[in-house]
This record gives sequence, structure tokens and C-alpha cells, in this order.
Amino acid sequence: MSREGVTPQSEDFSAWYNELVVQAQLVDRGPVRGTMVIRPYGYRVWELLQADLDRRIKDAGHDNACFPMFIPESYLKREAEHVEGFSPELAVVTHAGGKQLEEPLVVRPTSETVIGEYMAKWIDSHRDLPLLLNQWANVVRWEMRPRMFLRTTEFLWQEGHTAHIDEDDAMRETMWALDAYAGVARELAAMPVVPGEKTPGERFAGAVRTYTIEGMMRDGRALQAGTSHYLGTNFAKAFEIQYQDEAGKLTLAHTTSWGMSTRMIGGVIMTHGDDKGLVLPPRLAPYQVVIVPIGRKEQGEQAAAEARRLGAAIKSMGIRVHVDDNRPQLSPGFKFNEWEMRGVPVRIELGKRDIEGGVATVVRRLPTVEGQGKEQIPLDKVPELLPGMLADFQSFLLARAETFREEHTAEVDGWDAFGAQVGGGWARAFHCGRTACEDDIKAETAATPRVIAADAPEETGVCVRCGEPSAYGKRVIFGKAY
RNA sequence: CGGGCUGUGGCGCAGUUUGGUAGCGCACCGGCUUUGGGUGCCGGGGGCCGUGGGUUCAAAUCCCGCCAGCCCGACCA
Repeated sequence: MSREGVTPQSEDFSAWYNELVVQAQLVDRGPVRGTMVIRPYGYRVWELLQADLDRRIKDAGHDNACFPMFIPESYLKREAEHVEGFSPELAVVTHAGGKQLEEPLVVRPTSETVIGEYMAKWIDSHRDLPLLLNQWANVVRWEMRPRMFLRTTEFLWQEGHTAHIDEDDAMRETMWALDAYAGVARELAAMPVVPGEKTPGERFAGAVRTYTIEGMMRDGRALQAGTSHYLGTNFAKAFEIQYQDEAGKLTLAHTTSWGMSTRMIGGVIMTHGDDKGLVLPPRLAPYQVVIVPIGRKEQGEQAAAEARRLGAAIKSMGIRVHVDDNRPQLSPGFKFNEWEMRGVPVRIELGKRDIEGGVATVVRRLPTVEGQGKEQIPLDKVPELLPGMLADFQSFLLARAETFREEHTAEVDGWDAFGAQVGGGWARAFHCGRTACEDDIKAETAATPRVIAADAPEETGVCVRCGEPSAYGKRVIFGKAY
């Protein structure tokens, strides 16, 4: 840790990100290429996301379960598109117990197949539906170009798997999950995502319809932060997930699957971070407030004691607070920079001057109002003022990200304008709907269709690339993606 | 898989061209210093120089192979 700070975003966004995730102590590099060790500070962020999403999942009637990570290779092969989509990135176990296995085992890249097998076993009658399952698990996908949180060989996620009596019910479920993800993104991550459908070319392998929430990062690129699929009867056919309907007839169930992963953390970093480092939304911050006592010897001890007292009062307000009183070898300046780099929303400085004046020096990670910097607040008023301050900070981040996205999104109709727009943001454009045309666009501009926004107005036009009549009945958001 | 770069104390690097007892900064340990935006000073500990072979009296340094990592590209739900 000899460096001071990280490469500025403006200079090299990618370097900024790579350095920051390590220096902020969110992760460390794993021993195997593409793997990551999630350190306590990073894992706490995940736990906070997890707690909220898990509550939403359970409130909507789903039950958690856990399926094995080893899947017989033959399972994957039962759904043609599914196996084709995944085979390049599978990790396969061929040897175990000191000998070659009769049938190779795939380390799960996702669990549609195993869960499908058991759904078939557990479902007999229409009375068994809907079957609403969820699991929190790790999955493995052998990626060519891994990046911490965004695309790692192994990652943590939640995968919901449900079976329904018909398309209507399954679609309600699909949209429920999408809405839950949008809620988590907006309310916890302060990330203003665009929910909507993916084009056929971007669809999940084996899905009938794929939905996504897309967020814009501070370099103008898009991040898929959660995804929900209506699988139709594709997996039901492959795994014989069927039920007897009221008339006694055997009928295929309609299934869904939906997932949100540790990738969301990467989204938080790239949505709010700046040249000084991380900026964590209070609802996801392991430490919402850090108190730095200032002084040495007796004076330092007095400040530390006062800091601990204040910390206890703040904690009793239900706020996650940390008192940095155990590192006398570090100067206050160092600590200020470090906690800013690690994204703590509010810092409280407590030294001789403060204590004599009966105040604390309170500093936000970002000025929520122009020109607002440090402020002195009477010590006994600090705990009661903090909840409001944190809530304001949370909504400030969401509003700021929303403004940023609007400023970097434009309606585009000409091909030249399209190329310019996707250079640093999103283009809302008409598209013919042909996958081959999407491929051309990608080859020429590196941009891909990200989402057909659910709330986009109904309109038609001609394809921005080939001039054919537009598909989808609305514009499509294009951008470069992670 | 292709192109480029890099492997030297925990981290970041110099030393390699021209072979000759392995160095610096940060971190760490001990001590001192009146810690408000990356304190200053003194004294310490720590390194099969990625790996295997070759050349040589002698290799971090020269030669050949291999491995790993990073960046760019192809690829990616």
C-alpha cells in the first residue's frame, strides 16, 4: 500500500476500477485466474444487499432451498439452446475419488437443469403450483476476461426458479422479480436502472423472453444488474415438469428464473465512485459513519473516549458506526483520505478544539449542496441529526446518478449521430429487430441493444442501421456494455 | 487463441544493456516527536531474484524451454 490514492477516473476508468476494488479492501485477487476473495468490507455490502432482497423474495411467498453444485453433464444437454449457450464456459469435473468418473460433472453455471429435474419430481397436480423456489449460491462460468465483481469465474448470486400453471401466472412472476430488482437497485444501491425486455439476440439461452435492469456507469457504459426470464415450457419439456389439471389432463408447467449477483456491487462502485475512491450509498455502507479522534497522549485518549461515547450514542440510533481509535501510528490526514477512499458517507472528526467547544466536526463524503463542506454540530445533537443526513445523502446519490444518465442519453436517428452517442453514453434508436443487424452494429460501434425500456413511448420509425421498418413498437436503448 | 508488457522482502519498483557478496520507497517491529488533509527523526527484522535446464571460475543479469499475471483483441446471459 505504497500508493496514495488511485488512478483518476478521467485518466483510465478501467485502471481506476481495478485499483480501487483492491485498495478499498473490498476484494483481493484469488489464487485461480478470474477468482476473487471477497474481504469482510466487501462481503458486508453483499450481506446488506442480500438481506433486503431475501426479505422481498420471502415476502412474495418464495422459499429458500439449496441444490448441489455438481450437475450431471447429461442434464445440461437436455435443453438444446441452454447447453449451446453455456458449453464454452463450463468447468467440468472428470476425475474424483482417485479415478475417472463415468459421467463428467459440470460445476453449475446456473441451476435450471437440476432444479427442473426436482420440480418434475415434486409436481403432480395443479394444486402443487405455483412452486416458488429460490437459492443463494455460488456459480462458476469460465470467462475469458474476468473483472472483479463484474465478470468473475466464480460469483455469488441468488437464483429464483418457479413453476406455474400457465403463461399469465409465469409472466406475472417474471415481472415481479424484475420489479424487485429495480427496487433493490434504486432504493439500496441508489442506481437508477431502466427495466425492460432484451432483444432476441441478447436473450438467455433457453428463455422465451428475457428482462433486464440496466444501469449506466460513470463512463457511459451499461451494466445489466439483474435479469428475469420467462422460460415458457422449454425446460418443462426437457425435464417433464407437468401437472394434472382440473380436468385430469397432463399439462406442461410454465417456468421462470431470475438472478441478481455480486455484480451489483460493481455497479455501485461505477455508478457513484469518483477520483477520491468509493462512494457508498448509506444503505449499503458497512460503516455509515466513521469517527476519527484526533490528538496524542492524554489528549488523544480524551478524544478517543469522547469518540467512543459519541459512537455508542450513534449506534443506539441504529446507525452502523466505526470509531477509528486503535491506530495511533496513523495521522488524521491519512485516515481522512483512507475513509474517503473506502466510501464512508459521513466522517466525524473529534479533537481538542471540538471537545472544548462541545461540538463535532461532521463531513459528508460529497457535498450534497454546492459549497457545503465541514460543519460543526453540537455533540449532543449529532446522533439525532445523522439519520436525516444519511437519508438525504442516499437520495442525493440517486438523483445525481439519474441526472448523469439523462445527460448521457439521447434520442438518435442518423447513423453518424448513433456512433457518436454510443461513444460516451446511450442512444435511444429504432431497430429492425434482426440479430444479424445487431451484429453489424456491434462490429462497427461496439454497442449492443441493452434494453427495450418498459416505459418507452409507443412509436415506430426506421432502423438506425439498415433503414428497415422498426420492430418492437418503440425505441431500443443501445450502448457499450460491461 | 493472436498481439504487447511484466515476474526481484507484504506492496510498488531499481539493478539486467556491460556477469563479480541484492538495493530503494512504503508497510512491519522498537524508541522518540503536542497527529486538525496522506507527521518527522533514530534504530531494527525480513528476499530458493516466477520455474526448469544450459553457458561460465562465477548468473537476478547471457542463451533455450516452461509457467503465471496484466493490458488490447476475439468471446461473454
